[in-house]
This record gives sequence, structure tokens and C-alpha cells, in this order.
Amino acid sequence: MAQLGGPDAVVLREATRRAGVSPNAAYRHFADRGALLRAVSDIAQGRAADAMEVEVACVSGASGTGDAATDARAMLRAVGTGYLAFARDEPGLFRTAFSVPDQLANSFDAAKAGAAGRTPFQILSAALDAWAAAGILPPERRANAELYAWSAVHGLGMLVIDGPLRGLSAQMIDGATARVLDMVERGL
Amino acid sequence: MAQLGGPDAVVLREATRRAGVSPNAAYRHFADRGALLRAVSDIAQGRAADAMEVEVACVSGASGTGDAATDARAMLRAVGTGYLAFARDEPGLFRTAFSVPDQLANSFDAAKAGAAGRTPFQILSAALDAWAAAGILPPERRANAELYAWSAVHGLGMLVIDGPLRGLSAQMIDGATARVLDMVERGL
DNA sequence: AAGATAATGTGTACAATGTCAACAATCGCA
DNA sequence: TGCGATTGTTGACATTGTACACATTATCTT
Repeated sequence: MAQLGGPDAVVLREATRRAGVSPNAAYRHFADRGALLRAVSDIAQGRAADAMEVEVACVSGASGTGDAATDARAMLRAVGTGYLAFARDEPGLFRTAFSVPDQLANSFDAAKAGAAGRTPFQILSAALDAWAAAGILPPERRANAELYAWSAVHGLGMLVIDGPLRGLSAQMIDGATARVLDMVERGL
Repeated sequence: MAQLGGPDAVVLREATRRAGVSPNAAYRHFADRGALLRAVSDIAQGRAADAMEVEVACVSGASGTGDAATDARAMLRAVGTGYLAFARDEPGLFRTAFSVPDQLANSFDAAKAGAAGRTPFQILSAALDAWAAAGILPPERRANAELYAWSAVHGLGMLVIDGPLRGLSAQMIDGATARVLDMVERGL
């Protein structure tokens, strides 16, 4: 349901119907619809992590150029590319993953991890650590850098999927993705 | 209703109740709930424009430093600051304004304009024109620059009010706002 | 093995919502 | 004056979240 219609489509009664039980059975497992939605959101974040790991693996698999700075940049681009690929391929899951209120502190929760064991936030963090290690991110700018990079790609994703940029052509989105990543790379 | 609870809180029956008419009277004015929501969204965008104009007026009113580049930068920061101030002060309206699917082409629609007659998109566009005029935005990067700057601030806004960054302290948000604007300024 | 205790599921019920169809009043204009 | 368009009303239906009371099944202890 989340996949097809996003958070609003996660409807408790329909879930029980598909499970072949009565509506109220759900209340033995979730306090209310919100709790169910949060659980689905966690799983959706895991899927996002998977999509990101795919792109990351692409550049890591190439075993690097030998230059730590170049590799780190490629890695961060892969993280952003994966995030936005997920937004485009699975808009329902994307919104379910990242449009359900939560606390930053929970971003490390294992329930939100993908198959590789990392949450989306952790994947992003690792890429930024590589930047810092390669010396292309001054130490005084490392703090909370996740939030800034995340904001840029998240904003593009939301505008395109669920906002005033809906219906942008695929090429436009491709271009915008590349340009937003350029901006992050230069501006971080 | 949008102010208090965002798009989901815009409920047709309650609207008619407050108008003192029967539920179905709404169908003489709006095709369905979606149409009502779109109309509310337009108005909310006008409010966003107002919030942005306030910040813009602050820096314009200072009649500038004389340096076009410095002024242009201050203007763009004001646009971003206003956008995020609106997100924080009126999260319900913000989400109603920018989380309702629409087409980029409609971003100039007069129905979305604030009291000063400009839509949020037009305000942003003007600030970027000033950048180009001041020579701090190379011509080849001017195209669609709105989308990239917009993505960054929009992402932060959404993450903070409706996503995994909910409950960030006010200082953290202040800091993140400044840093995201720094990033845009450097990276655009 | 037997019984207590927790877990899970069922039925009925209620208030709310979006929306459809048919009907009524009102207003503007020829 | 009368007619068409605009606006509103009544009644109805399917769907949803959720509360309460009750039944069943697992599980664990004695």
C-alpha cells in the first residue's frame, strides 16, 4: 500500500483484510494507525538504504582511482544519486520513508537499516567521513554536514514527487539531479 | 484547517460546517476535495510569498551596500530565510503550499501570488536574476538555478517539520538554515 | 500433566469522511 | 414574466479509525 500510494495509502483495515483477519486484530500489534505507519516507514527507509548501497557499490566496486579526494566525491555523488533514484523509482515508499515525523536520534535505529546493515543516514555519514579523511571537507564544516547535503537532495526529491515540480520530464530531473549534486559538492 | 494540520486537515465537510451550509454545497464550488485542496494550496503559497517579501524588504530597505554582488547575495539569503521562516512559523500552511502536486508551469499563476503580486517562485527568480546581473552567477549556470536553490531550502524545511528531523532544537535549525544558505551561495 | 496467564483474534458498534442522486430555492437577464 | 443558471438541501452509501466486551489459543510455571 505504501508503495502504491505513500503514507496516506497505509490503511489499517485494508492491511487486516489482506492478512485475512478482522480489523481489530491489528490493535494487538500496533497501538494505532500511527504506530503501523511508523513501522512501515522504518521498512521503507531500509529499502532506501538498499537503493543507495547499490549506487555506492557501483563506485566502490570500481576499486577507486587511487586518489582519495576523487573517490570520496564519487562516493557522495553515488549516495545522492541512489537517494534520488529511490525517490523516482519508488515515490510511494520514499514519501513513506521520509515524510513521517521522527527524531534525528532514531536515524541509527537498526529497524531502518537496509540489507547491508546501514541506515540511509549512516550511509551518508560514511561518505562525509571519507570527505573529511580526504581533506576536502574542512574539519569546522564537518559537523552536521549530513543535514545540509541531505536537505538538498531531499528537497529535490520532494518537489519532484509530491510538490510543484511534479511532471518534470525525465531529462529535466536527470539534469537537476546532477546540478544539485554539483552544488552540494562545491558548497558543502 | 490547513494552518493547524496541513493538507490532510483540509476536510470538506468541516469547511461546509464552518460556512454554515450543508456538506454537499461544497460541490457547487469545487469538483471534489482535491480541487478544494488545490485552491487552499494556492492561497498558502501566497502567504509564503508574503513571508519571503518581508525578509526581502528588510535587505532592500537598507538600500544596499552599493556593491551589486553583495546586495544580490543578501537578497538571495533573504529569500531563503523567508522561506524557512514560513516553514517554521506556519508548518501547516507550508506543507499545504508545497506538498500538493502541481506543475512547474503553474508557478507563475497569479492565484499563488502574495500581496506584493509575486509568487514564491517569481521572488526566487528575481533574486537569481540579480545574481546573474551582478556577475556572480555564470550565465551557463543561470538556467533552472531556481530549482537547485529551492531544493536545498525546501528539503531542510520538509525534513524539519514533517520528517526525520522533527524536534530539532531551535538553535540547531537556525544553524542549519545558515549553513544550507552558505552551501547554496558557494555551490550555485 | 494441569492450570494460570499472556497473546491474539472476533463481533458489534459509533462517529467521521468523501461522494452520489434527486429535489428545491433563488438570482439574473431576456 | 418566465426561464435558465447558480447555489443549496435531504437522504443515502461505502469506507475508515477505533472502543468495548468476549472467545480462543499459546506459553509457561508448578
